[in-house]
Amino acid sequence: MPVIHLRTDQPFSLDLTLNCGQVFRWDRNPDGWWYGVVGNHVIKIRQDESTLRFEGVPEHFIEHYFSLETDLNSITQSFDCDPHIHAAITQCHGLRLIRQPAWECLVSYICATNSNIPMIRRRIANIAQRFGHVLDFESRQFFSFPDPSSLANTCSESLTECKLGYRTPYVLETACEISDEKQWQKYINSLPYEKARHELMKLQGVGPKAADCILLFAFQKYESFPVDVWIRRIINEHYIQNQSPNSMLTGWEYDMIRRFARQHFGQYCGYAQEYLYAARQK
DNA sequence: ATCCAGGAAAACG
DNA sequence: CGTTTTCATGGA
Repeated sequence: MPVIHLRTDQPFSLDLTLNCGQVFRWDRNPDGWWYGVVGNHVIKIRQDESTLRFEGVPEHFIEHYFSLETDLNSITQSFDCDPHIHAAITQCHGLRLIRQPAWECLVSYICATNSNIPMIRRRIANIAQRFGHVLDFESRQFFSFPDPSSLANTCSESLTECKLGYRTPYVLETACEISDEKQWQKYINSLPYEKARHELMKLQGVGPKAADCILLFAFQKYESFPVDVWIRRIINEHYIQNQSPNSMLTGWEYDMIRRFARQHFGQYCGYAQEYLYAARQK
């Protein structure tokens, strides 16, 4: 079985990275093995201290997907600028942002509005099982995530079986809008952050929060700072005290928070966001 | 039952 | 124009 030995200057935590809520298609067995589908590959992987054992894809695929070549120490150091973020960095040592397939990430965050993480996971699993193709692995069946055209050519009724609720027409319309997945990904990738964000928000069901998550998790726009109810709470509690934490998150307040974060944490504020989010349950 | 969850579109004033 | 209401789903 292929193995990657992590260097001492290469911090990485598989559990934190796959558990922090950025991705919805990985499951951890009680024995420590993670199983996930990325593109058309089933990946099996586990970590024992500085050793990664894996199956399903070549080594360079793992290194790219988990951004193992990224100098994480210098990134966390760049925003380690106050006691609260410092505690989060310490608690979540080894957390990395991964490189998700963009189309699947887009659908995931359209499905994420007003939902909790287990529900998002179930919706994405439903879509893959209903519209993807079978991937056999260790005598189990996994499912790839379907192309835009596979969803565009279906009717609203069969998508309804996936329990997306009011998000069904959003996913359907976005699937119709994006005919060529690769070309779309290339186009968004070529744009600077603000322009790419504006472009994503033209899609049905994609607002500021979804756009920022997609740019952060699929396009490595690290200056993106998604603001959800948790991040808003954390920012209000530790950084900006002048909002009433019970009222609705207005567009004005969203912009206010993300601009503060960009200014306070710097060009990797999106990474800082994920550390704040991951440290929230502890 | 009521409230909430990695919100956004539509209706309203 | 900014602000409030509605939307479908399931867990706590």
